[in-house]
Amino acid sequence: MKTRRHAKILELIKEYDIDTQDELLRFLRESGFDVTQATVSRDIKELRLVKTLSRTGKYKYSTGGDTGSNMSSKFYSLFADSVVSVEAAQNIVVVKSMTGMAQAVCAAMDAAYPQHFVGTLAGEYTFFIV
Amino acid sequence: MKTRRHAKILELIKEYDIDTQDELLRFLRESGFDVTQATVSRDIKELRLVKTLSRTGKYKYSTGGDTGSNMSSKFYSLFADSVVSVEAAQNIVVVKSMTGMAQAVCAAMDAAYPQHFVGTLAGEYTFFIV
DNA sequence: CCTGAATAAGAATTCAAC
DNA sequence: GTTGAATTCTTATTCAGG
Repeated sequence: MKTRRHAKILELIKEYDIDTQDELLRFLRESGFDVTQATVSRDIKELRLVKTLSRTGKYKYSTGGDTGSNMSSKFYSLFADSVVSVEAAQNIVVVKSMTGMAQAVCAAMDAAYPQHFVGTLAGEYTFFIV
Repeated sequence: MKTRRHAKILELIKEYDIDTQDELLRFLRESGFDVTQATVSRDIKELRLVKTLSRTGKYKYSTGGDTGSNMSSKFYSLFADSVVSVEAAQNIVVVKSMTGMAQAVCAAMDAAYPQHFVGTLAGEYTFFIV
């Protein structure tokens, strides 16, 4: 259950500006995780989350380090440089990258086109790694 | 005076493992900055410091920039929790994730199994996103 | 503005229990 | 190994005052 909760926490702090453990706790409970603040505190420690300042000057839990936009631009240029071709047929998108770049491309797609990469399609997603 | 104090704080947290504002306060006083915890709290906010985990598993104040190990653990637990199935046939590996998790899974695979994900196969890599 | 004193608010840990 | 209840510890803020 713990891993599942951890995943949910990461989801939640990504989606909302959560500035206290109690607030996170409330969201977790809405999601069916019936735990207490003590557990949330431990989860935060294990996930190495930090309380930073959001752009509005409010505190907010987030994953450490990168501000995202930083990452995003970094990978964006990587993406542009390492993709060989992009093709679409029906509901399938095929992205070919240069050797050794697949991992970076994957992250780049997330950074550059999150809505296409994961957000807008229905059903399961499948990765084929050939 | 505030600027000097800020500079000193950055120096101190770089040099020592400081895990509470009170401890930082003590160091500051030794350095001739006679302030209180309230001020330290404000300084930390202005400097955007965060309380992270040091390598020893203790909390520690530090400047934001973490590198990857953070990402890695973040995605690792996500991976563990959002993958529905993993199958292998011939030279094809199929990873199915829960809806909305594909992006995270992708990064998790990089974090957890970089060698399988990108490093060991020859030729081009192809992502199919269905 | 910047700060301290006091307080409220928040978070980590202890102690048991499972 | 994981958790909750209660506690202690820590930190943010309020409310003056400089």
